[in-house]
Amino acid sequence: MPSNAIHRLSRSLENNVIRPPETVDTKSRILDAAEELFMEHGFEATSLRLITTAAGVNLAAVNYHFGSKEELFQAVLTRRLDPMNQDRMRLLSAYESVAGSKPLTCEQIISAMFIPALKLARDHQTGGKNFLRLLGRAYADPAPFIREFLASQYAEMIVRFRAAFAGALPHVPREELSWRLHFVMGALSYTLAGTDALKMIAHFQPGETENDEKVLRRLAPFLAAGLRSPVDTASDSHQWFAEA
Amino acid sequence: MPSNAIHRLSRSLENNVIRPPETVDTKSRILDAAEELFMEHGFEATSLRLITTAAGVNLAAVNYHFGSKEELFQAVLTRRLDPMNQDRMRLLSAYESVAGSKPLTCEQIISAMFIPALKLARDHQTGGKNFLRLLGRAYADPAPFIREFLASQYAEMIVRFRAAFAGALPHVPREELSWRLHFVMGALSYTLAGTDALKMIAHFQPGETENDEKVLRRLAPFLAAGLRSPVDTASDSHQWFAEA
DNA sequence: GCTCATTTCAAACAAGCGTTTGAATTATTG
DNA sequence: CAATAATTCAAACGCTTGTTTGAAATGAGC
Repeated sequence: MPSNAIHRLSRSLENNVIRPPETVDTKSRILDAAEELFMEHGFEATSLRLITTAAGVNLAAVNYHFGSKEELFQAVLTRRLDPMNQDRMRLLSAYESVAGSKPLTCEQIISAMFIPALKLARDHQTGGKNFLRLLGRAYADPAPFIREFLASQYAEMIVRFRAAFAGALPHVPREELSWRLHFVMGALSYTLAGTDALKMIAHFQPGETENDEKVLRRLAPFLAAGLRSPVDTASDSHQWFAEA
Repeated sequence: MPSNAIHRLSRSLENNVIRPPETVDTKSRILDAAEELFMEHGFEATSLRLITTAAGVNLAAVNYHFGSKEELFQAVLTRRLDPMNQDRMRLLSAYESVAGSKPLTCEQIISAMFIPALKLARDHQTGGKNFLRLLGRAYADPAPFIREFLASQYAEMIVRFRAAFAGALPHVPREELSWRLHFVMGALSYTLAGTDALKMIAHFQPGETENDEKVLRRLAPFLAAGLRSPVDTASDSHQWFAEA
C-alpha cells in the first residue's frame, strides 16, 4: 500500500485530467456518490455500505482510499469548497485592485462571495447543486470534526471579507459588523441548503422553479440593505421589544 | 399498558403542575436529558443509552413512554415549540386588534415572531436556550420525519405571518415576499443554532458573552431593513453580477 | 389487604455500523 | 516475461444501535 500523502498527491494530479464518464476512477466515484448521499441523508445516517453500493465499488475501498468515513466527508467538502473559496478571494482582490485606495461597495463584496457560489450552482456536470446543499447542511451539523474542519477552511476567507466589509461600512462598529456578517452567512447557507424547507413558506407552483442565479439575485439586495441599516446608537432602546 | 393517546392526555395534564426538582417524573427527565443531548450531538449521533443514562432512568423507558426514538424527538420539539408558536399568533392578533383596519408595521410583525422566542431564551429554568439551539439545528436536518414534522408545526403560523407581512409590505410582490421570508427564517435559525459557528466570524473576547436577547435585538433591525429594501423592477438588471 | 393496572428493570434480540484482514486481481516497472 | 507495487474483493471482526420481552416492583381503588 502507498503512503497516504504520496498517494493523495499523485491522485490529485490525475484528477485534473478530463475523463470519459465510463472510466472515472474509484476515488471519484466514491466522492460523487458520497456527495449526493450525504446531502440527502446527512453524515451520521449515511452508511458506507450505502455509498459504496451506489458507487459500484467494494466496501473496503473507502477506508483504502480515504482512511475513514470522516476523512471521506472532509474530502467531499474540500474538493469543491477549497477552489470556491479561493475564487472568492481572487475576485475580491480583483475588485480591490480596480478600486485602488478607495473602499469597495457592499454590492461588490457580496458579489465576490456569491459569484463563485453561482458558478458552482450553474455547473450541472459537476453536481454543484448537490454540493451547495450539502455545504449548507454541514454548517448546522453539531459534529465537532465538521465544525472544526469548516472553521479551518473558512478562516482565511473570513479575515479577508471582514476587512473588506469594515472598509465598506465605516459607520458600523466592529462588534455589530461581526453579527451582521453572521446573519449574512446564515441567510446564505440556509438558502443554499434550502429546497425542502422552502415548502414551509412559499407558494411556488411546480412550473415556476427558479434557478439558483435568480434566487441569489433576490438574496443579495436583501442582505445589502440589512448590512447598511443604521446602527442603533441608544444601546438600551426599547422601540422594538417594549410591550408584550 | 395504557393506550398511548389516553396516557399522553393524562400526562400532559399532570405536567402542568409545578413539582419540586427531585420528584420530576420519568417522562420529563427523559425529555430534559434528550433536549440537551440532541442539541449537543444531533439526532442520529445521540443514542438512547446516552439519554437514559443521563436521565437516570431505564433504557426501556423511552420506548415505553414515547414509543420510539423518533417520537421522543418530536415530543422534545413539541413541548416548547407548540406553546411558542401559539404565543406568536396570539401576539400578532393582539397587534392587529389594536391597529384595527390599518396594516401592521414590519417592526410589529417581527416583534410578534421574536418576543416569544426571547421569552424562551430568557427562561433559564426551563432550559429554553438549549431548546432554541436544538430547534435551529432541526431546521437544517435532512431527516424526512423531522422536516415533515416541522412543516406541520409551522404551517398555521406561516400562513398568518405571510398575510401580515403582505399587508405591511404592499410594494413587495407575492413571490418576492416568499423569498424574503425565507431569508428571514434562514438568518433566524442559523443564529439560534449558532454558538459554535460564531467562532468562524467573530472576534469576541470570552468575557463579552452576549445573551440571546441582545443578539436578537441586533438581528431584528437587520432583517427589517432587508424586508423593506426596494424591489428590483428591471427583471434582468445587471448591476450586480455583470462582471466576473 | 387484595387486586389489578401502571411503571420499572435487567437481559436479550436481530440488525447495522465502521473497520480490518489476507488473499486474489490488476497495473506498472525493470 | 518476471517482479513488484497498487488496487480490488469477500469475509469477518468487534461493537453499538433501537427495540422487545417477561418478570419484578410500585401505586391506586375497593
